[in-house]
Amino acid sequence: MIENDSPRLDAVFRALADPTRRAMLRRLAHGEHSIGELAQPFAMSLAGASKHVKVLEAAGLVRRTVQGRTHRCRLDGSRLAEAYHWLRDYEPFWADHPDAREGLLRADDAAGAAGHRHNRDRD
Amino acid sequence: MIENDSPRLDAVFRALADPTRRAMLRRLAHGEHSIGELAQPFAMSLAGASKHVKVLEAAGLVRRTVQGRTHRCRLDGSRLAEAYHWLRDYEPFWADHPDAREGLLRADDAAGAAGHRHNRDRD
DNA sequence: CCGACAGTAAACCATATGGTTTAATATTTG
DNA sequence: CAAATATTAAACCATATGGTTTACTGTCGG
Repeated sequence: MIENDSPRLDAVFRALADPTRRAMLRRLAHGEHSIGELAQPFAMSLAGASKHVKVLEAAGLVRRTVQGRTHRCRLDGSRLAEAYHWLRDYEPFWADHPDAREGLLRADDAAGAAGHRHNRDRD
Repeated sequence: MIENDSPRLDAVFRALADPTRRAMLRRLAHGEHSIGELAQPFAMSLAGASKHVKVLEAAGLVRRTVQGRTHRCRLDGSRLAEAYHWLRDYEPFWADHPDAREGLLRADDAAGAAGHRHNRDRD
């Protein structure tokens, strides 16, 4: 159950709010990469890139294993899933179903109202 | 086609990275609200809440119509959809399909490789 | 017209963020 | 061992962020 007031969501969305970090994630979707490899495409010092990776890691989006002097980073999708699921509850607000808004996201007000479509757990 | 290097995505994710703003969005999912109504649940000055709404508005998540002295805010889902679609490309990284990672998000490297499942437009 | 009300603007403050440069720490290699 | 490599740490800087308080603007009700 994803709380709306969740430091985890804070960290994930904050981490995603930077184009450099999104590009790094995208790169990591192709496979593991070292810090230097991640830094290479950007006009940025290695230290700067290292800080970006640390933000991604702190948000739980990237995990790192140290192999000798290089750090291999890989994407961890679970936190992305939480963000995705949080957003999914708003789907009626962009989908073709203008009436589907009706009563959506009300699972918490009327907590007992089971059987609702879309009554997922997150918030 | 959602670019990875997109100021819009920056603004949306940044706007979502705050629990107060997420709670406001949630509230707006139940219907339109004035600034004062949005501010009320929080231990925060009206001016503070007003600034949060402005951030949401700047990100395109909220639209406002002035009615006399009150401002009625309503949720606009289209920008949320962009964030959602951006995240969706990473679905293989949290879904049960550990092998579905293979070749995913490669639509751009091999631009001509059509027929790929999951070869959506965003980036 | 006058006061209450809804909201913004502006100035201010503390802290966070994104970036740099210059060390410092490990590790690999000659 | 010494030099090169990969990365972090630390100090620093400019700007952004989240919040306040104190005006100020505009509208509604008498």
